[in-house]
This record gives sequence, structure tokens and C-alpha cells, in this order.
Amino acid sequence: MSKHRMTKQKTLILAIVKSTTCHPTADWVYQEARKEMPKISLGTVYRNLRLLVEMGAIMELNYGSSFSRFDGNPENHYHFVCINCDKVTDIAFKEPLDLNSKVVDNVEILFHRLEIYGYCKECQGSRKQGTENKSRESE
Amino acid sequence: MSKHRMTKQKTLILAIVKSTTCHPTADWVYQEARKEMPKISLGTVYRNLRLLVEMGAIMELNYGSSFSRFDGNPENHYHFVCINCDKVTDIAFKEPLDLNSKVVDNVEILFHRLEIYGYCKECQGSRKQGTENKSRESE
DNA sequence: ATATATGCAAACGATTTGCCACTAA
DNA sequence: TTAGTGGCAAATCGTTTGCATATAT
Repeated sequence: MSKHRMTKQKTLILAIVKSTTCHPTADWVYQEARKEMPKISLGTVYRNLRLLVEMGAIMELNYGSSFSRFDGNPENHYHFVCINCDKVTDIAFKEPLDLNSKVVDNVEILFHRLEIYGYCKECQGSRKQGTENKSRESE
Repeated sequence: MSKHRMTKQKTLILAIVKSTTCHPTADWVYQEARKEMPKISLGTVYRNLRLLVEMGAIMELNYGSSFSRFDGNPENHYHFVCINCDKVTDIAFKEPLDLNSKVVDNVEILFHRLEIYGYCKECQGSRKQGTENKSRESE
């Protein structure tokens, strides 16, 4: 294992991810970082995002998309993904799901990932355009 | 919408995905397909896998990995991912999770994705090698 | 007959990596 | 001082696509 150095770049990247609730992509973090540090490179952003994930400081998400999103909140929590506008928000349950007691096989659940899909409040009303499924069912 | 032709390639690819419970990757399907049809192309495999997903004949999964896996069972069900050997198996619950009644916000859940992580039965005992986290924490 | 699918190879986009200079410890 | 890190550009890898040909319907 390597010992981490707290460089300006790493500090900045962590601050950016922690400062937003928008569950940003690596490229969004890169664009933000460049405002503060114009010469920062995309490779550095990727490297540090990975390091921060491994350190447990942030969390990596990925929703079938071809790219990852990052979450400044490393605690296990759930996400709601709007299938119209792709926005990702946090979502909570009234009670713990308690999956371990409900699972049929006697396997030990160490952790799990749950993502909820639907229309967010903004897209709820405007369910017009027939965009029931925004995927590539076109042509 | 386009009308689908039932080509030999599409039939073969569907049969391959349906015939296994190993939740194969596109490349695994390609390798299998080549045994039957040596000149089939990887592009055709990808194209047909996508078509079959859109038709609802199979399901696309993706677990943080950089690549997708496919599942011959298109019905909504849950997966157990072994964090040691990466194997993906189906998993069931004794009772429905009933997320809609437990969610705090009054959003409507249209569908959800849940993945369970832990050690499969084979890797359970052999939790030796300190491979608690098989990721890239090496070097 | 003809629109859709194929094989092939080149393109793509997100992410990773090799290299050498730099800098935090 | 020195091992980890940054910047840069090239490489990688899964996946997609353009194009001319083949084939289901």
C-alpha cells in the first residue's frame, strides 16, 4: 500500500466532489477543477478520484451509463434516477430494508447497491413528449 | 420502429444467452457464437445483444465493471455478485421488498435495481489470501 | 424486390498509463 | 532526499458505426 500525499490537486478534487449534491461525472469535476487550477490534467482528476474512492472518502456510482458518477457522501445510501432527465438525487426509506433476514439462501450480504428509477418531481407533470423510455428505441 | 428479421445470427445469440446461467459478457457470447458460426463478427454480436435487450428478450446488467453482462432471464430478479471471484448468480427473497411503501418521498418507483455483494459459497471458506478487496489496491 | 442485417475495420468515448519533471514528507 | 504525484499525450478497452455486400421477408 502506498502512503498518500495531500496535494493541492487532491484537496481541490475532494472539495469539489464534497461541495455538490449533483453526483458529478469525472469530466464535470475536471471542468470545475480547471476554474481553480487551469493546468490540472484530466488524468490527475481520474487518478485522484480513484484514490479517493479507495480511501473511502467518496463513492463511485454507475448507472448503466457508459461513465461513472461520484458522490461526496461515502456512507451507504440510495439514489433515485430520473428516467426522463437523468438527474440523480438521494432517496431514503422509512425503515431499514433488512435484506439479510429476507434473503432465501444463507449467504452473507456484505453490502448492496440499490437504485430507484422513476420520474423526478420536475419531470412528473411534464410526462408529455411520450418519452416514457428515453433510450435508443428511436429510428 | 423497425421490424426485426430473425436471422441465423440473432437466433444463435439468443440461444447462447438463454442457454447459460453465467450472465455472460458480450465477448463470451462472441466466443461461443464463433464455435457455431466462425465468421460472425463482434459488431453483429453487440448489435444483436442490444436488439434483444430492446425487444425485452434478454436483460443487460452492469456491475461497476467497465463492461456489461447479459442475462437470458428478462424478468426482474436480483443478483448476487461474489466480491472474490466476480461470479454472478441469481438470488431470491422470501417476501417482496415493497419499496414503494417504504420510500420517504412521495415519488413513484417505476423500477429498481438491486445487487447484493458478498462471498459466494465457494469463496466463503477460502477467504484466505487477504483478498478482502480484489480491486486494484495492489502494487 | 427491398429494407434490414452482416462482416469488416475504423471510429469512438471514457478511462488508464508511461514517462519525466515536480513536490510534499 | 526521495517516493509519491502531476502534466501531457499516447494507449487501452469495451462498444458503436460507416459502408458495401448479403439475405430474410
